[in-house]
Amino acid sequence: MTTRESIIEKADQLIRDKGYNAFSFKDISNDIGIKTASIHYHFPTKSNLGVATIKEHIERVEILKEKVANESPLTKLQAFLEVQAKIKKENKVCIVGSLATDLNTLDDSIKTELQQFAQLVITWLTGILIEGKEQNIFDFDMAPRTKAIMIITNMVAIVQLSRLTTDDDFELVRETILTELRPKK
Amino acid sequence: MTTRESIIEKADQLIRDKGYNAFSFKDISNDIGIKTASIHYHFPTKSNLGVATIKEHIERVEILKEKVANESPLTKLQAFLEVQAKIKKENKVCIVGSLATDLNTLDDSIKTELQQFAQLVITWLTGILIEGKEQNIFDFDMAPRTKAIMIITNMVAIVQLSRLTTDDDFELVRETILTELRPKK
DNA sequence: GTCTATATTCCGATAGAC
DNA sequence: GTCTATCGGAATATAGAC
Repeated sequence: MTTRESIIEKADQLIRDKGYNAFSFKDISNDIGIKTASIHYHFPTKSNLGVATIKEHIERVEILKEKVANESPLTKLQAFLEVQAKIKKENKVCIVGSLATDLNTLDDSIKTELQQFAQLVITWLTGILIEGKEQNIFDFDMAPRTKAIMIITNMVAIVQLSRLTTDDDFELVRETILTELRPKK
Repeated sequence: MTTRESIIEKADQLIRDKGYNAFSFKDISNDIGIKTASIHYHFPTKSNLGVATIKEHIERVEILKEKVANESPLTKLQAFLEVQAKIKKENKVCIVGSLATDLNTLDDSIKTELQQFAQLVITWLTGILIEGKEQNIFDFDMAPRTKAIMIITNMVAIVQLSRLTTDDDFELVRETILTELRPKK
């Protein structure tokens, strides 16, 4: 992994662990053994690093989409939910939730990139739901995009809320989402 | 309104607008015309102010609970949803979401208070749902607390996510929640 | 590319006058 | 209760040596 990649990875972890305004170049410096001035060589400003971190998420989703492209809608949905499960396992939150709560402190460049990431995820899940309904694997009444929004909001917030209740609430929500989509006999 | 109350109100707005780690005593100082040293007289530390802000939310929910105690479950639910609608109108986020994403940077005193607030809200909504189901005003299959978690996560995250998509998505989610609870004929 | 050194600004917090 | 003044520390960012 290049230094640049290490910086992005650490920034991502810090943003989703503590929040954008609570992490510093010094945190990254301590963790990966490089001085803060060297981080500025790769990313002149903190905003540059923020944008690069979101771009990394976009790329990862694109790769995951590609990877499951030929699988069943249920497998695709499970792959989607598994991303959040991994986040929960690390007791972090997703990048959308973390940055959305700090949105009014962020540069426009970060806002724009984050909007594109959110759009990508919504569109992907909407497609999965449409495909699943056509194949009678999923059953739901509302518009596919609406259902996608309902599921995404469940997942974005449960990683946050279960920090305050119990970790078990994450699995409760994941199972409920799957149960609700299952066709009634 | 006392100075102490003004400080709490402004802190609440700042936390839900920009996030806990992005607001400073100077922000409050500028907004309400009092020096930062004077804020420290009322709240020795930032954590003290954070705890007081959450306590204010707890009190407000208790008052709202009392106010609608004799209304129908549907009215109670609408009162609950209206709180979030007001948050959305101001383009802010709820205190639970805002502080949950910053949780690993907060003092234990704030964490504990926030946990109690989250518990209060979950318990309140669960009670509303139980009452509504008994009266055949609401229909849902899962456990009442689970349904409450599903609704709360929808609301907590849509005020965040609709900052990135469109404000209309808030009403979409609110209407969907109500539609889904309506008994099928 | 990475370093040392430093500029600049802002933060939470405290001492002490009024 | 509110003020002025200040401390100690941490943040982002830059200049310039290697």
